[in-house]
Amino acid sequence: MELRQLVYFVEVARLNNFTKAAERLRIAQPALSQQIRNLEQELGVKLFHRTGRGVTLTEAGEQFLMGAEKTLTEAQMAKDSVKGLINSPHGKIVVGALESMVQTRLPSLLVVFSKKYPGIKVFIRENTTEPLLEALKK
Amino acid sequence: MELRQLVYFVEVARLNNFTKAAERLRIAQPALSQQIRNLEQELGVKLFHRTGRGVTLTEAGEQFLMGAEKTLTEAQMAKDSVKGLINSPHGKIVVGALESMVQTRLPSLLVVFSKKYPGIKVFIRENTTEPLLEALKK
DNA sequence: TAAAAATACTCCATAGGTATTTTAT
DNA sequence: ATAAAATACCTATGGAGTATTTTTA
Repeated sequence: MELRQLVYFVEVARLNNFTKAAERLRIAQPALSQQIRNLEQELGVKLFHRTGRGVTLTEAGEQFLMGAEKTLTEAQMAKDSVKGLINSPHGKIVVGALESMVQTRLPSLLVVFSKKYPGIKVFIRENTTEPLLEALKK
Repeated sequence: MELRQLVYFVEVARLNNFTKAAERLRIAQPALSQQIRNLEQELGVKLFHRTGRGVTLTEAGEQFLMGAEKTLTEAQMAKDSVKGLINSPHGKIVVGALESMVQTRLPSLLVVFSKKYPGIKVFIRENTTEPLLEALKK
């Protein structure tokens, strides 16, 4: 069983017609028939009633359709989850700051920043000037 | 992206080693490398750090692993859902019965039956002897 | 230097195409 | 009679194999 077969199956189930589904999928009708046949063989059930004028889902087909759609959704989400990592900045930064800053301007800045970059975790290191400069050098 | 590639990916992620994963998958190591490479290309990210002594998941790899496993689980469930239909009896039956039976022995019998055959829906038609016999003939 | 992944190539299984026949309305 | 699926056969993409080289701990 492959995702390609699930895509094919869902399209046929949607249109109730191999010929039209094959068109939309940009493949030849016999190629589509073949793939559905392979899928039916692997599952051990008929997924469609062949009625001469199109097709209709069997009971097993109805059942499988739900699972097939869910699987495709999961696959798409898995893909998107890594794409998301590429395009949006992410990681962690440590902000060294004096106590005065931490108590005054910093909080509101961090709120704005966190909204703009939800993928970035911000840590605050509060200290005096000298230790902060040392830490920065390291 | 195909389910086969997800299976391969999950196995490599589990063993952190292409060679051992290829063995378990019963394919050659270069074939496995090729498939992972194709997958990485399609996703647009590296899934593994190649460290000379095995491999480790990248951040994107960690992210994708969760989605891949969920997708495979969904696919398996979709398969099982139709297999279930084959082996376990299912459908609906209508039981014609006299009022006396409905009030006495039938309820407890139905409880037992429903537990044994959860896939079968039972309907009761309560009536007198003659109409029930007529309905049965039809 | 040794274990492991990448490369280079070859081969073959199978996805997909074309032409035609069969089927059911 | 006709739209639609199945069948038969062919082609070609790409998955998988073998041999070898490259990499890095």
